Amino acid sequence: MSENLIGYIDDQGNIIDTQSAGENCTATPIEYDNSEASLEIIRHSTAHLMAQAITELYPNSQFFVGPVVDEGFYYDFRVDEKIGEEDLKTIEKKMKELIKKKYKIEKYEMSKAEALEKFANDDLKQKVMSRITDDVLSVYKQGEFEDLCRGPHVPALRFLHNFKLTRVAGAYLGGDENAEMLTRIYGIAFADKEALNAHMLMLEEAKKRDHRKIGSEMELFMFNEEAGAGLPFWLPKGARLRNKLESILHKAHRMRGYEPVRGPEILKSQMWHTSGHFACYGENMYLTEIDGQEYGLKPMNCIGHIQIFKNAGKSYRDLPLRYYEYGTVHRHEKSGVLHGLLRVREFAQDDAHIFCTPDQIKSVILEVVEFVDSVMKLFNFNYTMEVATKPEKAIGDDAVWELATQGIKDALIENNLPFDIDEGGGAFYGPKIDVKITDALGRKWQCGTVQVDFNLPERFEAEYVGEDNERHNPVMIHRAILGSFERFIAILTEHYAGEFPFFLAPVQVIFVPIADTHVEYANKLKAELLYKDIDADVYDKNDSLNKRVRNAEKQRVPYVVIIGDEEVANKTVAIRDRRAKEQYNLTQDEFMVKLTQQLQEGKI
RNA sequence: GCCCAGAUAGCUCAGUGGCAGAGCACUUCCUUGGUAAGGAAGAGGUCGGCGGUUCUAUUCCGCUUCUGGGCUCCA
Repeated sequence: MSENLIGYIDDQGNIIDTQSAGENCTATPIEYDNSEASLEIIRHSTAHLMAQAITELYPNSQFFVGPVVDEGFYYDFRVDEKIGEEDLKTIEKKMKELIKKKYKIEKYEMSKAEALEKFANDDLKQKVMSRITDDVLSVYKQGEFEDLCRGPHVPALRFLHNFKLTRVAGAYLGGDENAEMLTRIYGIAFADKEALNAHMLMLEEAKKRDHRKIGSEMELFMFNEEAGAGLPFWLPKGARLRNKLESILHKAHRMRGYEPVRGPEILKSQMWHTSGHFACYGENMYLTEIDGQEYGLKPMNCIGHIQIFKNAGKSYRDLPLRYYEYGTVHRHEKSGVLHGLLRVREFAQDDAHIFCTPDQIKSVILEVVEFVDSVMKLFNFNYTMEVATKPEKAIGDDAVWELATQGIKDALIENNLPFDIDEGGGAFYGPKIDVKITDALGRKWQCGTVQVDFNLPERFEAEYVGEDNERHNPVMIHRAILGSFERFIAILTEHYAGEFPFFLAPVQVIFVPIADTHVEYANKLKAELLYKDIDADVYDKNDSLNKRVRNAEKQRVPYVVIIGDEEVANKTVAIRDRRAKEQYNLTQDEFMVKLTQQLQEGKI
């Protein structure tokens, strides 16, 4: 038996540890390394080692579950003492002490009845066992420490070296927010120090890209305690960026046959009763009273668009009719989930509603999917699609739901577009396609969504006159591509680490005049650029040239342009190209042509 | 909402039961410099807010607001 053997993996991908395998196991051996199977065993054992250390440090602690997760492992437990970040080091130290004792990890089995008896005075273990259907349970033992566990584990503690406890948090027992809150400690483990270090480095890189950090460095947005949580303020640089994104999309919508519209921010509550928002979404709505009438701040834009649709009689010849709005909505998100621009209480959706006939659904979905694809390509995002079906809280007949869900699936299948299913994840008024994008660090985000709705048009009696001269309810397709400007800009910021493509950068060009005598020429160039929709600033503060170049670079400006005697005399510019990381000179005209061309890259 | 940790100058952060600190940013002056920090001086704070303990609270205690890490992943 190899020194490095820690388990086996069978044809079905089941991991069998050495304690369970017996003498003549024929499954494929798992060596101690950074393979997926190996890491699963190592991390699970590290979770146990952590539990053992916690037991020694806090003798009255009781353990719930300690699984391996995408980002390492965790253990949930109940403990009288408060455990903070500081205590993680102490626990790590205790873990290292335990390793030195060279315990083997041993396994034994017992019947469920015996186990219930053995852990009779441990209510958390009782809860764990109540969820297990097997008749025979196993216990793993290392030194004095024993834990009910199905494995798999490494053969001995000597395999555990390269781990790090990363954070401590509260977690509801079983994820139920009405249940007791346990303490959870997260950790990560690898087979060697290099992999651990690489992982820690990746976490640091993610931290450097954090949109909250870059957002404040680049002066994109801010929050204000007195104004309230989750209510972002856009600073000039952030507003420039956002305006650029909005303009790109305005044109993209108009080119695809959408009409701009705009509904009110606040509507009488009766509207929300009719729509079903009150019943299905009421707890997230902000309400107020005006002249004895209750009003609700809109959490979605659909109601407004339906009223606009109903404003004048519609014919089947008008369909599909596409309305879009950068609709500002308010949603009462729980205070604990607010997170920078990623989760806020006021945000603007790039929202559109397409009214169509049932037999247009498929083509409308496909045209929206094409739109999504163009936007994702513009920002170099990979993405996947997920079809979400009827949730528990929903309005409308099952038959209608079935029809709409099948319509979505058919459209995707017929065009060979791959998708996953999210059972029960739909909106309360209809099934949907969710678009999940993958950013530069491989993280996934949900942004765009396409929802088919047979319910709201009927509830609001939105109608069109068909070819048969009869009145019909249109089908309504709700869709957003970015999702919201707030979230999407947060993701873009992290995706690009603040190095936005030229067509989005809040400052696209910054002129650095060497001396006062060069400011006039710089201002003239700046005005010309602004006229061409290119944001330029002149940086003529009384600082050294070096310092101004440094500050401009730190602001991640794509083009830093130095203007001195030579440039003024020859009508040229000396460019420091941050994205291409090179320096070169161009004539004034060449420069204008280059930038104008580059602006075209932002067209879709 | 719940658990844990925080909140000190515009920003990043030291510090203390008894005069409030640094660097950067800001203002003024000198410097007019050819590609990542030139020099000097100055100004800037109800130590998040309210209440309590105390001769004295930014510091200790309570509440509150805001921020951060978490709250699907099943022995």
